Amino acid sequence: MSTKSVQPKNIDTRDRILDAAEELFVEHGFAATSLRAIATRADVNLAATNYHFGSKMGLLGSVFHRHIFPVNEERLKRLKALERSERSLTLNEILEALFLPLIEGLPHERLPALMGRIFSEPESITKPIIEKEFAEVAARFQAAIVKVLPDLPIEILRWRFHLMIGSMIHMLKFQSPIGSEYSRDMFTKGIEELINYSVAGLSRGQNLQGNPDQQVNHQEISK
Amino acid sequence: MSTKSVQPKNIDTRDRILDAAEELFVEHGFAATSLRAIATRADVNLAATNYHFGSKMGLLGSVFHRHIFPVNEERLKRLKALERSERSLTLNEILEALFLPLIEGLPHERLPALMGRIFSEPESITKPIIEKEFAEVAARFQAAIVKVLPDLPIEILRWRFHLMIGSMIHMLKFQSPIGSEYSRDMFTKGIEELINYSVAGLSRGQNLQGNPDQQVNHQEISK
DNA sequence: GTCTATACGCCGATAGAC
DNA sequence: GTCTATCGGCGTATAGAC
Repeated sequence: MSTKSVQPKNIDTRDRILDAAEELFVEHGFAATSLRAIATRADVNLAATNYHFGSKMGLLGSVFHRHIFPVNEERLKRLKALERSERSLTLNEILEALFLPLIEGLPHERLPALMGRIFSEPESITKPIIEKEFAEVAARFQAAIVKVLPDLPIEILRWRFHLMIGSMIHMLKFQSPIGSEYSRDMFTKGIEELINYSVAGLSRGQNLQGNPDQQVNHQEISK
Repeated sequence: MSTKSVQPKNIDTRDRILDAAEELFVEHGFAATSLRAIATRADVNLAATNYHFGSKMGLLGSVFHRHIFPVNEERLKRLKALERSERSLTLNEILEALFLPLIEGLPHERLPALMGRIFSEPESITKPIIEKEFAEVAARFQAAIVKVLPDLPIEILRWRFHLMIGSMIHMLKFQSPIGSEYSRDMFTKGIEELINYSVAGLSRGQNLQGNPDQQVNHQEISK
């Protein structure tokens, strides 16, 4: 109780650095953002960033983790709730569990832009972060999607999942289509449209199970 | 005829810089690639890059333009050929005109990765380049797509076009889905899958005209 | 016209004083 | 926990060699 009390000064410094770094990373990207610019905006000494986070990469990891972790928890929670129902799921509800936590359950307002930017960085930067933060989410959702599209060859499904992630990243990066103004409603509409678009793309040529109001598209799978 | 002869030394230097820059930009991104690393790999003096291209941004523009220009010419050529036919086009043939030039007609083998990387850079870098290289292609193809999806509200179509571009960028960036090895065949398969996926996503809920073998998906447009 | 040497003010990181 | 001083490397610009 005595020596373990919180040090408000430290916590303040840490959070000010995280806030400043987040804004600058989103705007200019990781490599083009200097620790000096971050320190100036956060009104802390240059060396403080290195003391608290070890390196610029460590800072990026902390910036990202603080917002994405609760979203990924919510995603898994929703998927597990669906799977507990023991009926066969629809593609639509799986994708809602994946994408709606980006706008529901109070995610930080800067998370979408931050995700869009970080996923766009070179692989050397994204790889360790994505493996740490998304390994479980990606594996579980991909497995759930395989179950509702049992006739789709796995190599086709891999491509389609990949294409869906690309749509998501691009959508998060801009949060409104080119030529339109950003608004909270516009972004919500975009998430809905991302779900619709992904359902159509993933299920093309497949008979969707367990969803009587979704009709079938009988086109051949490829070629 | 006399003084206008080519200077091989100059041309060699310019091209060596372009080749070296291209490889390093793809691997590490724009901001993380130093002019010193480029000059070293190209075996030229540091200042040569500035002499030939004015700045690092100028170099990026030249690197990109030399490969994307012929591809965009081919795209427009194919679209114009389709439009000259004076029948109503299918979404599928429009998207083939847009995406097949990435694998047909001998585009440079490093173009896909280069496109994927450049489109992923922060907006301050991509904006002038995209406006210069893609303004006409984007406008013409979007107009062609509007024509074959006349009942789709324009704000929905904008979102879907945006989502399609995101899929393309992500696909070009990795050229094989996560967990698969790259091969030329794999990439070709990916372009085909991109076309299929985009046709399904763009036309969701719409009656496709002029394409009797494509069936209709009667789901509501959104929600 | 083509290229080189050099210099300026930034950068990320760190060692050590307080 | 914070700060100053300092390191080698960075993008860019330019003066002048050839």
